[in-house]
Amino acid sequence: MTIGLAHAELMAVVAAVTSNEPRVMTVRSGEALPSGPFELGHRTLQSGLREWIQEQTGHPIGYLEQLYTFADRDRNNDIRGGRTISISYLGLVLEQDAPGAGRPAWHGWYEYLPWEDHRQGRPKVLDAIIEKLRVWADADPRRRAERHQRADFTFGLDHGGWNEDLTLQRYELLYEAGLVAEAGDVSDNFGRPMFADHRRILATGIARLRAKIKYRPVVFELMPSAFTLLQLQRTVEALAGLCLHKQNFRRLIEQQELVEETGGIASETGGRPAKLFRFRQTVVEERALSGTKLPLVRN
Amino acid sequence: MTIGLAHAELMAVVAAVTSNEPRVMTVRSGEALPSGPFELGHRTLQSGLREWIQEQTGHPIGYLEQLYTFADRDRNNDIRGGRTISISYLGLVLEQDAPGAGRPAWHGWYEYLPWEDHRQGRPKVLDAIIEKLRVWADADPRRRAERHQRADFTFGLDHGGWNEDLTLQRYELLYEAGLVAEAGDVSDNFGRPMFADHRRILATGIARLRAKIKYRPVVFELMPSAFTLLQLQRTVEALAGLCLHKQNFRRLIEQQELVEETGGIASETGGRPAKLFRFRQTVVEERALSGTKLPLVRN
DNA sequence: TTGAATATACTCAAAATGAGTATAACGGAG
DNA sequence: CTCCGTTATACTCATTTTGAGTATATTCAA
Repeated sequence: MTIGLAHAELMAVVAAVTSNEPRVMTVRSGEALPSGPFELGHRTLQSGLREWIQEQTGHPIGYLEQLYTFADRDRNNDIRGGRTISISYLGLVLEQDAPGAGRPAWHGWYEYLPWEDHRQGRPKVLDAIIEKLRVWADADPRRRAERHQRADFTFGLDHGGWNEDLTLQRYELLYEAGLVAEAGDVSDNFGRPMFADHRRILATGIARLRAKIKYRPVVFELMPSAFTLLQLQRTVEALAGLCLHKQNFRRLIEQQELVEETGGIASETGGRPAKLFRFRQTVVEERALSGTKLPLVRN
Repeated sequence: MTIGLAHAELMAVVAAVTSNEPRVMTVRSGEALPSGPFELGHRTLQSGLREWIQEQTGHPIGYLEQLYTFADRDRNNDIRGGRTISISYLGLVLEQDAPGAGRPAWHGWYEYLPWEDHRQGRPKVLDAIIEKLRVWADADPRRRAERHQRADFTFGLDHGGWNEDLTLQRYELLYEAGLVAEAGDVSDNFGRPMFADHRRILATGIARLRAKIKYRPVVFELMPSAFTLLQLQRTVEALAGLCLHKQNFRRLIEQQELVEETGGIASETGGRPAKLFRFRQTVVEERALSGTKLPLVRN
């Protein structure tokens, strides 16, 4: 019984947006996220993961950021001697034709979390979910009020309305309420399940990405080199699971000077041709962080 | 040579603000952050760390959030068989009198990163730093422009001015430029060094906290149960290393309904007595995330 | 009684946001 | 060719949110 020894595993939520649909890279026919052991040969966690994904899927990863590290005991019932530590990452790529064997399978992420897509209005599945959550809340007289409040908040039933950033909180609530298959022996469940806690990690990645697009120009990692403003908007909408106000969206993008015209024009828009834009690389460094929300005093 | 086996280590940046000075909990007379192995007996990473800190310092930790996981090979020149994975956390506490042995030593965090405190205006040490950075930038003719631009940006010499959130980027730049003792054999160095990469982790924690206070009500974890608005402001200022506009600060706090009056009054203010406030616990759940920055469309 | 020091209330212009209206430019149906 | 559906793009306008002050109120202590 060695103290402090553990198995280290790397795992990735690799996202792309193709035809306005957000997708995640999976293995085992959509049942698991790509993962693999952290090996001695790896220089860093990041480079280890890069190699791994590259080898497993043939896809080069552009953007890669650490998500979270898990090691709950009840999570991994480890048959081997030590514990397993899972270090998860969020990667952003342009989905391409898989070279060679074409191993990576891309699945729309709303297949796993169907209640998260509000682009066509409130999804119908929410009615059933709310229904079950009510039953669950009422089942414990002691915690009834608290449970109702939590359900109302995370699923946007109170004043605040739907908050797209609460993806993880929603999944965790469903898990606790026994409404997802991963929670064990449940009769009712929503969305396609995944292996172990992979769906939870997917939810973590989505939540992180939804929050991040608001203050960092990461969407561009998912865009081709030239794009129209509507394409950009559709991509953001796909990620956020919401519809945006077109005129205000372009105002926002333009005033922040995130893009510049390429000079080209896209004519296959179905209407008036649109100007093509490219991301202004310079802002990555300069606008690294959004403006402060603190009431500063100038000296 | 077992594949995927590693030593797991837990490490914490535990912060408190006492007499308007942000402090960090240290061991080894201020040279290291508290840390310890992740043991088989621990249920989760968090609970493992909680036990560990509690035992090592006698301090109970309220708020604890994961920071980052490191495992660079060149970072830990590991003498033992495997690699070491360091999982770091950020903790927030009210500094109290240490019970018993009083092991924890608190050190002001600007002792380690003196260029980060702009509350008394621009710190003088910055002049010397900029000077050395210029020399470093010029030393490589090929990367000169890029280095200058990076230095100007992270240290606020260009249009954008000082950005308090770039704490980690600044430390990393100084490290690369060989201006901190941890970078090896350097002649010039700034701030008090720490063991291994602990100062880098401290910078990571500060950066995270500075960013977080802007969109999540975490400051209250550092406040006593009742406080005046100025005390709250001074705490935020201590963390951000900046001075804030008093009237606008209270407007911000009040309009967000983060606090409510206790009814009490603090008379030892040195001037007109101030009303005491308490944090409104309800907002933790309800205002879990800030308002969206996306131009939504209502359906 | 007068300051020094802080608390708290208000003002006011500038900027950012939410929600539209108006007009332009394409392709295809008739 | 003309009208229509569809998308692009330019502007408008009221409301909110900021940034930066001014004005007043209370306290203690010299």
